[in-house]
Amino acid sequence: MKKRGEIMQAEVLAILRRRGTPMSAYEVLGQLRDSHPQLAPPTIYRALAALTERGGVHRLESLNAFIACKSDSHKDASILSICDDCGEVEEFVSPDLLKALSSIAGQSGFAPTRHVIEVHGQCASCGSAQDQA
Amino acid sequence: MKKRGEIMQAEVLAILRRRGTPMSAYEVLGQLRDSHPQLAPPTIYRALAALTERGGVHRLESLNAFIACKSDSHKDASILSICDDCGEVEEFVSPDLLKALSSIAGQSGFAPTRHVIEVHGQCASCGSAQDQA
DNA sequence: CACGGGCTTGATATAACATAACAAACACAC
DNA sequence: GTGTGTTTGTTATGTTATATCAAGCCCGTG
Ligand SMILES: [Zn+2]
Ligand SMILES: [Zn+2]
Ligand SMILES: [Zn+2]
Ligand SMILES: [Zn+2]
Repeated sequence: MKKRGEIMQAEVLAILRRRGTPMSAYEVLGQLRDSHPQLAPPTIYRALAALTERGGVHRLESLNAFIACKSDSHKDASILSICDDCGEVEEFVSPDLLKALSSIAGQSGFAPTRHVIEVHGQCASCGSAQDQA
Repeated sequence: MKKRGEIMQAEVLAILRRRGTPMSAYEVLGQLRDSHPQLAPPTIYRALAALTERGGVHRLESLNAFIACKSDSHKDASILSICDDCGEVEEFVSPDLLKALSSIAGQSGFAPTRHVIEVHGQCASCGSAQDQA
């Protein structure tokens, strides 16, 4: 088979890209039910897992949510800044920081395989909006 | 009032410390039901929230689990390494890395308030155990 | 082409994680 | 001791995620 799954992944990715900000799996599911009323959670989770593995989508561990990659397929783990006011997410890549992090964790012989780096706070536009208030 | 909540927090902390590895809120609940059979989820979540805020407990965002702080109340966010084989967690503090991270995220005016840094992989002892296999 | 083994996908059900909302208990001021 | 605000307990429900099995497809064999 295989075809059906790829179509689903493409649809999920399109929805996440249209949105731009984080979506829960169930929000994606809600969107897709317009066109596929029978859709069940495992289908979405499978599509998200495949996309996440491949790098087209990132999972925000601290939000239990997903977002389309903004920089179109990088190799390294990304650094995600998350505005707690408006939900905007920015993505950064820093091999240096990743190396520093691996070396800290590696002090005691730990072998890293996956890095989760998420920074919560307030984005520039929410910050300036607040200044005016 | 206030008293009962503090007792609950102390019991939760004691359970987490005894275990040493990550526990879900419901695992803690299960333990506590031995002595307090009526206990409901919100009680545990309140105790965990208070402990987390105060720094005695850290939440592992990528596991939806909690662990007692190993280094007894530091101010900065910690770096947590998580062995995906045995569940062992180590905790590191690195103001330098935090500063680097804040400066990366701050490039576009973002103001960080909370850092989530979790590294998954294999700990030293699981790594050497695998070598022998 | 019919069949069967091995895989991918779909559907049902349920498990795991978390919080909203309200009721009861308590503390403290008066 | 009564009123008032706060903390805790309880019930119910909402949200996130996965186990499990059934159905469909692919493809090689005869
Ligand atoms: Zn990316
Ligand atoms: Zn914002
Ligand atoms: Zn700590
Ligand atoms: Zn290990």
